[in-house]
Amino acid sequence: MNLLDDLRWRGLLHQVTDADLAHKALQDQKVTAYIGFDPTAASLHVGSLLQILLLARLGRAGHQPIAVVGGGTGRIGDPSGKSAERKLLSDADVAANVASIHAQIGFVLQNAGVEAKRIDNAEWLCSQDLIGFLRDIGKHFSVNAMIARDSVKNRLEAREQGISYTEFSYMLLQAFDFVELYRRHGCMAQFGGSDQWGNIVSGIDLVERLERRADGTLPHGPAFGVTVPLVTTKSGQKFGKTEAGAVWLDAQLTSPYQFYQFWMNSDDDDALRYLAYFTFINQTDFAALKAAHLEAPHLRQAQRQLADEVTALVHPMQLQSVQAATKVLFGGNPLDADVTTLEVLCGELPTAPLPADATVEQLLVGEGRPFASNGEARRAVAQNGVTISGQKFSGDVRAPLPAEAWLHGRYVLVRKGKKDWFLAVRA
RNA sequence: GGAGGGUUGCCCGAGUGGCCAAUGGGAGCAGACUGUAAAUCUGCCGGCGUACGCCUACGGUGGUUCGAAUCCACCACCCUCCA
Repeated sequence: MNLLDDLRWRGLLHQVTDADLAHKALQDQKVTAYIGFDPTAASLHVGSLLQILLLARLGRAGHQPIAVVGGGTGRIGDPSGKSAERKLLSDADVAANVASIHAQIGFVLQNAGVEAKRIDNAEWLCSQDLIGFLRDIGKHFSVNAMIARDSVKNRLEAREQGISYTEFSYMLLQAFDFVELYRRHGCMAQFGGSDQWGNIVSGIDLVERLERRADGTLPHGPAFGVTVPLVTTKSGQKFGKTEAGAVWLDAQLTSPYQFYQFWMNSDDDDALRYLAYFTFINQTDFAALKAAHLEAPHLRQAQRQLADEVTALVHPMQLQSVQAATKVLFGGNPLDADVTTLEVLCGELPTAPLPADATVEQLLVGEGRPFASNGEARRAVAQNGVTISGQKFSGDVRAPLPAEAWLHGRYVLVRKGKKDWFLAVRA
């Protein structure tokens, strides 16, 4: 199946600069295409996974993907989709972020069985000379057109938030990236999120202006661009946010267990959409799973497969232990858990040490524990919302913890409400 | 520089001398239903105490008063209009 058609049935096709051209190129030749990533943090979050998977889809379809991490543009700041001027990151921070994001993208792609080129645009941007850039590149940009761009217009119209010359220049840099990639790697396509449309179009224009030869041909053929939609939840919320904040790809920031649970907790409708967005499931299997899911939604087959597949891409080493933990917590009686499983849970759940003679209050309340204050804990107990090692707790929180709460003499498993877990380990 | 309006709990927003830990909505938490879903319904939702209660809070600092989120003065910040 043509990549474009594949994206279409998944709901991943937002806009294409020239659908016929793109379809034909992706059909007839090995297309080199790139996607840019901003090094604004040391880790990407689940939202960026869509872009990483797009690279993987390109690779799997036999094309050559390039992941460009913007070590150069990251020092400037992309105004697209931003309502306010951004604080500049230090060069050292940008460089560190580039390195870790490169590694992160490489790891996920490797798990998807795809080899992508990884490039930092600092390679050519940071050595540009100002006069040359203004003469050769700047001359091709009309300020009249630039200020009409949404990303710039929004900022000009917002009285409180202007836009600095620095960010205003951003689109020139990204357009120039496309030209450099075209020249150096024969890269003829740029993919990206829908907010990148303006930047992508600028890049294609610049390739046309700089690379079109006297005989009217282009060395690597005409360039094109494809954008994917912004992912939202069913209720229109921003995707990838939980009460606890963003869901990161870095295991230090979002534990593999939390990561798995994030997908497990998807709304029924969302789970199906995300399955198409974030996995490589084919159309036939998707249709079958969808039918099964609609037939018996309580089995959560769609959520489970989604969580399994995405976790396999991002945290393949931890997948098994996370599945085991999930099975213990949501499958059967935690009392049956053996020591090995509890040790696994220890690595996946929030934990805190607890002395052997502790009271229930000491178990439940404090930094890193289920409740922030004694009153809160008492309230939850009164509402029948606290389970300690499989037993609903209803006594006095100031009393000492009963001996039978200690699993294997070492662990106390606390459940707050339906799905918030906590594990205390004997100090 | 002048005139006026505002600043309330996580957020929005009522409240103009005692009945105010402060109406209401949202968020959050728990419970019921169910399926680790959504919707709905119920309860909780500053801290400490099992409860009567105590403490801390309505931008800041002082003051008036038996008593202030509410009145007065000064300060800070925000907004609108006029120059």
